Amino acid sequence: MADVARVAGVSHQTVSRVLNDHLNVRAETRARVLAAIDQLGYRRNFVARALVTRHSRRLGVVSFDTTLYGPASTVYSIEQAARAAGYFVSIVSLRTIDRAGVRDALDYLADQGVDGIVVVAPQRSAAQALDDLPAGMPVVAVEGGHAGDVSVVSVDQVAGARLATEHLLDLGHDTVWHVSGPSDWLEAEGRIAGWRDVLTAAGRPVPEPLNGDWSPRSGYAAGRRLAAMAGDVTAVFVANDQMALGVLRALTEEGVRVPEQMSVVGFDDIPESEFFSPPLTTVRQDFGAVGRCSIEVLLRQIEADGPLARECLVVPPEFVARASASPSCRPHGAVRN
Amino acid sequence: MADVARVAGVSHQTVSRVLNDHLNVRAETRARVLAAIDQLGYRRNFVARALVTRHSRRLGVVSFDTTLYGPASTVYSIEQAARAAGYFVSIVSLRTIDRAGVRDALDYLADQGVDGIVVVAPQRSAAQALDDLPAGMPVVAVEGGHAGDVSVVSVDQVAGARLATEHLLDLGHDTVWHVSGPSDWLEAEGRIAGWRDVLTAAGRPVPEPLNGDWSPRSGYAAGRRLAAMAGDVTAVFVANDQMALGVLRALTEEGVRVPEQMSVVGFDDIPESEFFSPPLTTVRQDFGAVGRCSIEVLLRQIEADGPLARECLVVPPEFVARASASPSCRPHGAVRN
DNA sequence: GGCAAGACTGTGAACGTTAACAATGCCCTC
DNA sequence: GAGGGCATTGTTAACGTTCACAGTCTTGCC
Repeated sequence: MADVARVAGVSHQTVSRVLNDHLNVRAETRARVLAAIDQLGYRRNFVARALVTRHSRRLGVVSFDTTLYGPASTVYSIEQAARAAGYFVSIVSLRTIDRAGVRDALDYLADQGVDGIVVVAPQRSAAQALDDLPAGMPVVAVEGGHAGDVSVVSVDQVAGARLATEHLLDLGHDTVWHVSGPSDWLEAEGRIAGWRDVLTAAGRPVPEPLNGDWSPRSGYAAGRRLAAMAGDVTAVFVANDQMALGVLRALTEEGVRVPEQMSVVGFDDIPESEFFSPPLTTVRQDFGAVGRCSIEVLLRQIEADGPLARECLVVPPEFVARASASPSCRPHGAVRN
Repeated sequence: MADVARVAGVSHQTVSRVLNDHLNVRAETRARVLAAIDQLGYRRNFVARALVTRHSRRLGVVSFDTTLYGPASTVYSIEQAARAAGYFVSIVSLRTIDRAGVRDALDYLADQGVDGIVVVAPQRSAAQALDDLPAGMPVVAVEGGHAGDVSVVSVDQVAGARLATEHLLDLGHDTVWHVSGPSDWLEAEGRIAGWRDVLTAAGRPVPEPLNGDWSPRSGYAAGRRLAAMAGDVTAVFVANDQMALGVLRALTEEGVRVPEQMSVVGFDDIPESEFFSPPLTTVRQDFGAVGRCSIEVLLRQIEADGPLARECLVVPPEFVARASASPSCRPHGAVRN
């Protein structure tokens, strides 16, 4: 910068002013400075800038297993939205989720000087870690439950599960079974709640959920158990599309036809779902909207530069009807008599 | 830091020495400093540190559509390896890939002061952008072709395609059709090359590849065309698992049984593949190894602090036999007579 | 007891930028 | 034509570290 100043015949401060679009720089001076910058190939040093302004224009993202479609999509849209707003994104992907791990990640990022943090915290234990935050650090939780005083952006899991369950009941099924996600996950919990609510409100029996861990393999295991009950079970709501794939596979292997003998509904709408056999009826989550909203909320907090009222944004899910769910083959009410 | 020094009754420099594990600090002094740090909750400022040392301990990653399984897994393992080595990772995900976009991303990251950059550049156009790098910036390309003088880490696509094609020939198929990835992608190109090599070497006819774009939808379109040729076509090598899913779907719809009437082999081994109907025979890419290797190479460059000989690491792929490929239903050579 | 060597600690100046304030020159008004 | 105000520029001091060097204190040896 000193070199630029010398070449342009001005002071370093004037160069700084040109760079920051300050008022009150004569057009001719500005041109001379810009020419010098161009000539010397000067690039301003963000680190020095961050030191004095106390703003790094970088955000942190803490996430869990960004290999999964949901977190990957969320992180992707967060990054896009952040960059569009002129911020960079530093990512910490946690292999295992526990309170200490999340807290460490938050501390690391705070040390690194990020201006704010988005925590993709879909587990109860991760959400708890938000109680002990680095002081004064703007934070937004994604899918993070509604405890504490951290702003939260999330998809309405309960509403999504309702859509799925209601659809199956509307098709004339007597009740709906459920293959759930791991119990520590808030999303799994929300989907169970929505499913249970609808069954209870309709006065239907509520079967014991089959536990899965989001993986196709666990869905496969659940599917085998369901296949053994084919005839008694005519409809299943599976907590995500990957497990639904495993369920479909197990049913196919056991000769249970979908949807004729058993209807299956998933959750997420991953790009593959449309091409399962049969194409999967599911509930779409708008991860793009979640990412964009979380950045909006976070930037508001950063720019306010002081504590702000906590915000809770909820993104509605969308039902996607395909071929894996059809009317019950039995007249309604014929079962369990 | 000045506060800590005051509380501990030493100079700021001694505090710095304690923080950096310098020799020649008396045990008692060190204890006093540590106590003061603890008492004040002092945290060292990475930005100031970066300014004077000229090392941010941050790496940049440029990638394309981190929603796809391959890039997502690669970026994940890069992040893990980097953090294990004490580095943070800033990510730039590109929506569209072109030379200018990659160059801009590299410039942004360089401005931001990263110590090195990993470019996940599976397209020809992205690889070309590596010709005009920010001067003196250590860079490693992942899946980036072997031009220029940038170090490259990649999975051996040609070998993987060979494994797939040879397997199908070994099963007695007369020839193997191919559903390819988008033409700009180096991976797509490598898979075509391996496939073509094996067919040519075996003296088999080389059918025109069907073009896809990695998506299940494009695989579905290709699958319908293949189904129309069932009888003539008995074996297909599909350039990734997602497209293979689309192919399977189309074949199922058209009543073509897999593998009895047509064998299908994919590429990638995504977690879902094992649960397709039928479970997909495929070629596994070890994305974890790719990520780890790329960080190793990059850190070597950074620590050498000067130009280093270019390295080209190749990670071998692994064949995974499942149920979607089986011996030809026709005696070998019975076709095209 | 003096002296050299090594252990330990402190002082001042960087690093490259922005903030705060001061200084200059010009125009306009009275 | 003197003075107030504004536009433009320069000067100095931060920001929070580490580096280079200069001390001071101990220890051991002659």
